[in-house]
Amino acid sequence: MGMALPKVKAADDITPALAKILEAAEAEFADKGFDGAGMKALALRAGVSQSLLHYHFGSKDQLYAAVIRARSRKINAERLERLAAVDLVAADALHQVFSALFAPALGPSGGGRAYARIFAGLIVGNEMDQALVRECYDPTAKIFLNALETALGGVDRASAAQVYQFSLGTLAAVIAKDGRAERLADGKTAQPDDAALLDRLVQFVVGGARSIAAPQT
Amino acid sequence: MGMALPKVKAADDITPALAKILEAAEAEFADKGFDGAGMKALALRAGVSQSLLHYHFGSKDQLYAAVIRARSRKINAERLERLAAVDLVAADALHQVFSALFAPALGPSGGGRAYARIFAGLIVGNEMDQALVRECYDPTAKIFLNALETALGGVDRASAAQVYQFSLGTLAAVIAKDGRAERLADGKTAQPDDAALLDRLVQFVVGGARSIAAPQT
DNA sequence: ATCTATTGACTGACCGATCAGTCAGGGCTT
DNA sequence: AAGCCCTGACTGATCGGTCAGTCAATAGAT
Repeated sequence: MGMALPKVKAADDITPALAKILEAAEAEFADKGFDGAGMKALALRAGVSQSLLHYHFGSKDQLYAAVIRARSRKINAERLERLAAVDLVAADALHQVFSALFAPALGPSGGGRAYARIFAGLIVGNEMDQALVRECYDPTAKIFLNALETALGGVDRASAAQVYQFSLGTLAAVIAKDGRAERLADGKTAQPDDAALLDRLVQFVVGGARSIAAPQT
Repeated sequence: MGMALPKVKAADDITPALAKILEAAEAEFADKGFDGAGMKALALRAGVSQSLLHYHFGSKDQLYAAVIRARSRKINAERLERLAAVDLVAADALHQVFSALFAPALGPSGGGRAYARIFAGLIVGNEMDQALVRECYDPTAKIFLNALETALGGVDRASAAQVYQFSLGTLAAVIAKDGRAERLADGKTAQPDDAALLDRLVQFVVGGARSIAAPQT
């Protein structure tokens, strides 16, 4: 009767134990950072032995890379799915493109903190994080860059890339959620819920992007 | 005769040894982060014994705090000096305010990397960094927030604080200097020198700030 | 002026704890 | 019996921090 369960050993298929490790590792790395996280504490969190981590992933570096890759796959998939639904000739095309770029990183899933962590690594020039960004995020970034060029209407690619860079920095500040804005505003909060905050964020970067694309002397 | 050299022992006067330690510590923390930096490596870098670090600063935490405080004093002084020279009723008041805010953090002094490091700590929610930001950067931030409210023309304080938060995130992306924008643009670089890059950054956040202050439906 | 006492800057040796990583072997399924 | 998952016990290295003690300079007393 043929092969009912081919048992394909896909590159990214995950046993329950592997998933539990990756989940715990993402939380641990997000909490303490790469250097601050400990393999022992991480194993305890996952409910497995420390040796199992090395058995499956070989080293701390490789485990970290696996965490980033898993998270980036989810974020990129959602980003591209949203981008595909954008009408690039609509009046609010720019808003839609940025929404597609930002929303998946702000989602209720714990992904935001892990995303913030690698972004922070980028800011401080961490080589490992830079290599992972090149591998995991650059391809999708280039696709968004194309959409950005179109939505901005014929701006040169270097400027579009700069706008992209600026926008991601703004996103990082929002992900922080450190309550500083509320503190500086003496307790007054500008945006109660996350959806409204996302709108504000998009509004800001759209304004910034347009001022780059069409500079008034 | 008389006192030729009063030898005032000011609160923050620093002996050559202390200055050497702080300098080496800032470089080490900027390179490796708080957890990644080692007291031994740090002492070697400063050319002193590891014990001396503990003798002067007590602990790694306190040394880190001393580094952040020293850097923030320089940055805040330059920021306030530039802000004082801004004409808040001029047409380009907003540009000037943001320039005063950004330029000191992008200066040729190595301060940018140390500044980026604490900003990264903010993004990932590090408690020690958050406390230091509250202590060292919030007072100056409030002053800039007042200037921002004026220059933006009657926007509510919560929104101004949000604009401030967004803008600092954009600054962080620029400080990164990771070459990603150039990479995504296939090697084409948008801004050759730092001054032009600062202009672009200011242009972006001014555009964003205005779109928040005066939203078009 | 000279001896003594005290202090501050500084170091080498050392501490327990923790680090990432290794390895031989025990189940458990096929 | 063969192969994969998984673990406990372990290693050398490194971690931040402590401690006794050296050395030079200053202060006070005679």
